[in-house]
Amino acid sequence: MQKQLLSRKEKERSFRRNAIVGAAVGIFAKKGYRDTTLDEIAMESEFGKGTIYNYFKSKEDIYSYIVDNVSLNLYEIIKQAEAETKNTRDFIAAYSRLLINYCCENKDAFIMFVREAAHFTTDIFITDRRKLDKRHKQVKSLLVKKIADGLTNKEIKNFDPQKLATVYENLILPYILYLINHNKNNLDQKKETDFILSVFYNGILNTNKQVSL
Amino acid sequence: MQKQLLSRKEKERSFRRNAIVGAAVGIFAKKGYRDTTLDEIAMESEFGKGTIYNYFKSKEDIYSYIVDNVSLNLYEIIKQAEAETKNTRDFIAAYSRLLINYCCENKDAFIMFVREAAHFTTDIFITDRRKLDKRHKQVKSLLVKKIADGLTNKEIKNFDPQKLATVYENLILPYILYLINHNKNNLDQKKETDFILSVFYNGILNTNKQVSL
DNA sequence: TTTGAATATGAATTATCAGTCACTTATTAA
DNA sequence: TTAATAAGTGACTGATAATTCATATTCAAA
Repeated sequence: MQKQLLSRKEKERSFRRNAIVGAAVGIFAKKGYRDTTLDEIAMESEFGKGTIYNYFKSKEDIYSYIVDNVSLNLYEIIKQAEAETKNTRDFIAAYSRLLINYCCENKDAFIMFVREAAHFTTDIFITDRRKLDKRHKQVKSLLVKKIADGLTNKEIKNFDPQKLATVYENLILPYILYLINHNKNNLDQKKETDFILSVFYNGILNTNKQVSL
Repeated sequence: MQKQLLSRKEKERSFRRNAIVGAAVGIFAKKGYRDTTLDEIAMESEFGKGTIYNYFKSKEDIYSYIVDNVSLNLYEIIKQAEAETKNTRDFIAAYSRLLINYCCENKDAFIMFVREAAHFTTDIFITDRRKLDKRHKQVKSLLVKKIADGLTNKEIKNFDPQKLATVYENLILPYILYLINHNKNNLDQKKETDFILSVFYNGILNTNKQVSL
């Protein structure tokens, strides 16, 4: 029974921790780290301010926990896309689909992550940058590798894979952000995935009826 | 002589104002609004803290002034691109070129603008959002109009112009940001413009030697 | 010179919040 | 039932930083 008891306690503890995170993520996403106060998180999560400190050691700790979690999920997503596909084209399609799906399911956390990623090159360190950077490097290098593969077997035009990876990331992530911000509720994930892939693969020029310029 | 005197004074005043802005823009770009202190701006600009308040009514006022200025410049840039070109393809090329050039010349201010733009849909209002939003709408609608034109005369594939405009903005701005952050000094603007346009126009798939998938 | 208007200045004021802790309340094992 | 332990709480504390303002300085005109 000792085991059971501890287990239930732990579940409750974890439940409360999640409640705090759930309240925090919405406020952080809306207002950013600095403009979010612990009083707001306490208010929203319906705990006393002191209680929050029984679950997290600081405001920064809550923030880092969320961003770090997204970063881990994104790594798992690209690994999954790699596992389920053979060629580059399918890989990018699968990755895009999984990414859009995940981000739509975790809007606020994703917004926090993107904002944090925007600081990648500044001097602000809210979260542990080494951990984040390391994980982002893993994601990026897998993306580069798959694009380089596609280049080798002539799937893809002869561009620098590093640059293409950057363009892809800069194309898909802000577009997802835009979608999240503008289509609050009704979002056709498949249609959006197809659209963005079509642009990335084939561009926007009408090659069928090229007008004389 | 009265006229001359006032004029010189005004020039000096404007000169000092610019000195403050010049100091502030670097710090804001590096650390963001909340993490930049007035003491830092005073230190960097070599004015006393009180003096700053003779030129701007608040910290927020300095920040807004800079962001608003970029927003105005971007509007002028797209108007210029429209004026110098006839068809959509040339327009996008000219706009991209002017944009990359401007952003490279005004790195810190551009970084501030992008960060502020990322808040377009949040509740934080550092600058006067109505003014910024209005100007961004003007830029966006001109972009949409030009893309719609290209669609009409079959230059461009049959996609929703609104979406294409969004994709274009989300493609070019983060890429410029990436370039600024990674190529501190030596940046081949022409090469980068060509690259990003090539991807946007033609996509990444190798249509010559399509591999069987 | 003198003078007063404009400008500069940083110490003092004020506001805001993250984090603490003395106390209250809930839980549980005997 | 009770006593000991765990968990919750929000008024308080200390630090930080925006803004003010009384005083000092500069400068042009008389």
